[in-house]
Amino acid sequence: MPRRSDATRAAILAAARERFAADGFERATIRAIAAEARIDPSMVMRYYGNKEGLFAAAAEFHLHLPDLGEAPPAEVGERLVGHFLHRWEQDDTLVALLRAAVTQESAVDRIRAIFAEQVGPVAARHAPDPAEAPARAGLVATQMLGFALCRYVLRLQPVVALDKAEAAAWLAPTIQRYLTATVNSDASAADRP
Amino acid sequence: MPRRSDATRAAILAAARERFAADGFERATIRAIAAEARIDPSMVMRYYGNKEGLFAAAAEFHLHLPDLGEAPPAEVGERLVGHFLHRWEQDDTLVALLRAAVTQESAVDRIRAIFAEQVGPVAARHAPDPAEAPARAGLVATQMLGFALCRYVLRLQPVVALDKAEAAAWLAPTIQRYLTATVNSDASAADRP
DNA sequence: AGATCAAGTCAACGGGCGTTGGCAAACGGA
DNA sequence: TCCGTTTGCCAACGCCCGTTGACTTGATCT
Repeated sequence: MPRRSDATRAAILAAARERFAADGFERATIRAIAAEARIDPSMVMRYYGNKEGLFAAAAEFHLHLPDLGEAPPAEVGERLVGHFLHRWEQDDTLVALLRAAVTQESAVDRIRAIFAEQVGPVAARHAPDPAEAPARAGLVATQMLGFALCRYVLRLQPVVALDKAEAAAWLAPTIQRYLTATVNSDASAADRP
Repeated sequence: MPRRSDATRAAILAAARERFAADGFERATIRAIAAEARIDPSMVMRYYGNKEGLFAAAAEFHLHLPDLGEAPPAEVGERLVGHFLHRWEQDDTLVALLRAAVTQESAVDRIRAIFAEQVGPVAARHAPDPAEAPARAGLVATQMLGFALCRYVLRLQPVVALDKAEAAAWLAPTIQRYLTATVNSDASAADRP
């Protein structure tokens, strides 16, 4: 059942995501978030309890990974990378999460959960041995989060300069290999046609 | 010429690195750093001016990359990854830098400089076209910083569980490809024997 | 021995923060 | 229309932070 204050709640959440993404957890003040949402700081407390609770609500995030079951096995890396890039250019929640994770344990937990619950199954489906899924999802995380870090947080100029297609072309073989390559074989076999 | 206060200065710097690495820039308080160094907070101000100056001093960092000019071209990725892993397990300055970079522009500048000045030349030496060096150094950054982020900051369990040799085996082909692969050829050609 | 200066201690400041509780207005069911 | 509830605003609290300046101690040199 809708409440009269739903618009306010949404405005707070939107402002919170923006400030958390831009400034990180501690620099993003409740006062600044409230100002951006054009409401009083005390409203934030009323609706979300405290700053931690607000962050938890603002950091709700789903990757919405597509079902890759029917994709050609050789294209899984490419599709996954494309989806990642698209997903976090349209929504700065993940950047907020990344910025906050550096000091906020709850943000770390969230990221952990995202990779375990959302990337893990993809890895389980495409890895030669499903038992390796967590390790493979972890490797995927190192590359995808590293790219996001350099592009959206550190804004390293050469990484920002890449367009989406170039970036995907560089990263796809890496992800493909992390997902599917056999450990004791030629590490790059998976990249081959 | 050595000053009588050199021991104190060094103690402050060591404590600062520890606190910055563990807590990030804003959570690491001058008071906590001073307590760890067993001196008065005002000494920090006397010797380093302000918190920003202390951080700048604590974040002095060199990768000490080995000269890879004589290494077999096919092993450059492997050696580089090995050196990276070794380098930042022995010194938490880079973790401090990474944690602080999320909110501190000066930390971002430092990281930018490290990759431009220290990794760039390596890329210039091994890339097919030296003009691509910045882009290639940037790609190397996405993978190496992403790995450090997941392992030392987020502590993603599967990434922490990898030992150095396993990690190097996974990352080396990626770095090798980012440094040497030709853009419009088979992306994984560089990995081949 | 006394003068000089570096090294270290102490108490306090101003400011910004998260958070609280009281009070006014707007709404909605009876 | 009246009354309870929701929504919003305001002022303030207590806390901790970076930073300051005045003061004491101790080493060094003539």
